[in-house]
Amino acid sequence: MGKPTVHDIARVAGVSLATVDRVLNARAGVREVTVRRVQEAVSRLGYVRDLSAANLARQRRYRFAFLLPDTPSQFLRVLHEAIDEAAAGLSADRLEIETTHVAIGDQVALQQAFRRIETMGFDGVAIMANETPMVRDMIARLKARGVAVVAMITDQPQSERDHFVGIDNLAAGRTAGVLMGRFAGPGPGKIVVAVNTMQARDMVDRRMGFDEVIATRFPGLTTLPTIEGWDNHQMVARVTAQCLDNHTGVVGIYCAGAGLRGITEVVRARGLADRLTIIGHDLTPHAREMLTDGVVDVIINQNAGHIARSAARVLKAQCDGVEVIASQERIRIEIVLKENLPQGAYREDKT
Amino acid sequence: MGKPTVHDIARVAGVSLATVDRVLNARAGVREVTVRRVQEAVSRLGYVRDLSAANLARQRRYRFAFLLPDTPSQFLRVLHEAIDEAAAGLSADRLEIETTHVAIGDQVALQQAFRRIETMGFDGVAIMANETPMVRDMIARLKARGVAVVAMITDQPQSERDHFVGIDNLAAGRTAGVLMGRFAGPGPGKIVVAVNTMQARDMVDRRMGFDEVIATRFPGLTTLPTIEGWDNHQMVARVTAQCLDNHTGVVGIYCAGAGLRGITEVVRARGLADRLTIIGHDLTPHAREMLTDGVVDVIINQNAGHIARSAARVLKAQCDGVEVIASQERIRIEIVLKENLPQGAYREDKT
DNA sequence: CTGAAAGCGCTTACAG
DNA sequence: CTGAAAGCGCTTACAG
Repeated sequence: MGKPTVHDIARVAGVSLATVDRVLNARAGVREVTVRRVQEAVSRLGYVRDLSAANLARQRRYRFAFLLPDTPSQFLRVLHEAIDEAAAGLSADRLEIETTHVAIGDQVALQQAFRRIETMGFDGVAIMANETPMVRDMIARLKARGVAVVAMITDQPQSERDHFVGIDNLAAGRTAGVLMGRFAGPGPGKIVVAVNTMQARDMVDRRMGFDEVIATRFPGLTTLPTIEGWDNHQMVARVTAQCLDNHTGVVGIYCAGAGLRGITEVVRARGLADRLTIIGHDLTPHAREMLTDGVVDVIINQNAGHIARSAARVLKAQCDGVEVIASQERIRIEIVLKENLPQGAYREDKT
Repeated sequence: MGKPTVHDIARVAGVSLATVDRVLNARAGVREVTVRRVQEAVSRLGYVRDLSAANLARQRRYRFAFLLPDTPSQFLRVLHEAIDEAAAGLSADRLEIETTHVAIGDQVALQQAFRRIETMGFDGVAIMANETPMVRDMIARLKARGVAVVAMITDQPQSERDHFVGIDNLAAGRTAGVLMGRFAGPGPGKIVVAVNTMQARDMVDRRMGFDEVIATRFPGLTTLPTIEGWDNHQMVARVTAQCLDNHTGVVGIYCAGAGLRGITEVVRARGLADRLTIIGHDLTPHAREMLTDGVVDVIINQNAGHIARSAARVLKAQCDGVEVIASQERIRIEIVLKENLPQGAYREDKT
């Protein structure tokens, strides 16, 4: 009556449970005829196996490592929390997630972290790191050992990673460009652009997308040379201040990387919040506050919760040898204004 | 060594498995002392029960009914597909979802559908319907029988529904207002506003939010009296055309309900796509196309996939007596431009 | 190449 | 009020 089980298959095919299991799991050592008999029963009865019962029986656990840079940015804190939250939610599915922070740019430490993952026998790894030959090699080693690998936030396009969980930064830059053009008016005017470092592909992509749109669609606006902030608020604040001193007619600031705090400080101190259009990335607590206060006009966001859960789901699917539903795993480029700011989405105090 | 199981609890508490189970599931008929002994063992060992093993043992299935209007809009087709997709993904968790379409506005048919759900013994129901006293009563009946109930897309605030899965339409209207104000320029200019019917609360909320922002922040713009389109493209097209004939200086159109197709037809026929800012709701295939072609400037979207999955998750949590993670179940007001249009997110052909 | 039996972590009649 | 035993759907040694 109910859904067919292995017992039904065994009965119909006239074999034992063990044999059914062998065929179902494509294990060797079954005669061709027997395999066929079982497969026929399977398709005749429309059998579909119960993965969670299977996982229970084999005591399957999925051990995933998440490798993050130790950037002291709020976004990384938000991401880390999102990963912990995802881990808590998925522990019922026997997923175990361990998060490791590695000093940014420290290739030796990063390589050690990879080695550790390799020896500890993790089933999957999610990596957020800049592209380097070392990272590429380590990914290749992991893949050779059958470990599932996804790149997170920053893609590793040259590597053998199974999947990329993150946004298209060129498109994100274009999106910022259109909104800047529309919000800051037709001009004439100058736009300040700040990034962490032009050595990161994400930043280069965002800047390219942004410039392309401004140049082709908003001829009244010009973008100034890139400010590099190196994840340092004070440095960003200082250079932004200089930039505002040196240029008249600035109408907007695009903060493509971390360091938004430095920019908002300068803008507030000079009382320019109403006159400038400010667009930043990533919905951190500080960004939320600035949006609410009307200092920042737009935040382009990559949803940390979605990224964490998607990475975990994709790794699990890879381990199970199952296809992911692509449309469900696509990370969107979210546009956040004060008006559509998700209420309390950053942190739910559980009290 | 590994995680503690019921066997460990039984051993430590010095009772049988059956008794452990009784205490764990808060069933009656256990002496106070025994209960305490078991509970102590539980907290001492840090036991946390394996829900999927429990569900396997009790052969638990979750049967949910989704009740949708039979509006012939593309959005409803998208939603229905999203529900089917969610159902497929969740069948591994023993969720079974049945979707029923009911003729919109037909209170008798709707009541029959409710009655059927009641007698068929569903575990949960997700409802998308206009607020009426009948709906409120039927929800109360279902709740009295212990059925989990969520309102979807359209809230039923006066009812006993457990949860609302959808967006804040007032905020959505405000979001549309800000974007219209920024995109259509400071004015002077007039804005056409179209809805399905002002009898639906969603539409009233969107219109209110929109007007509020335009009135207070963009004094150069004025909104024209509402056009009602009754989910009918031709009617929308006709009335929009009239409206454009009667008014000079129209700079934008806000389509708060279905019928975007009627508007885009008129706008294209008159070659006004470049001159007008057009903002609509819901990322249907047609909306995607218009966004890509540059006819529509902004789509405010409520993600059908998120809504379907969230509704299912919330219903399941309700059945399990488990808290949901609020931040994870909040449906966002998505802003979609041509630039951040998710690639192929609407439909993945599996070929 | 194949099968009988025990077990994964939990629940459910049935006895007592 | 409590326990021994069987079972959910699947997998895993161990025999043969």
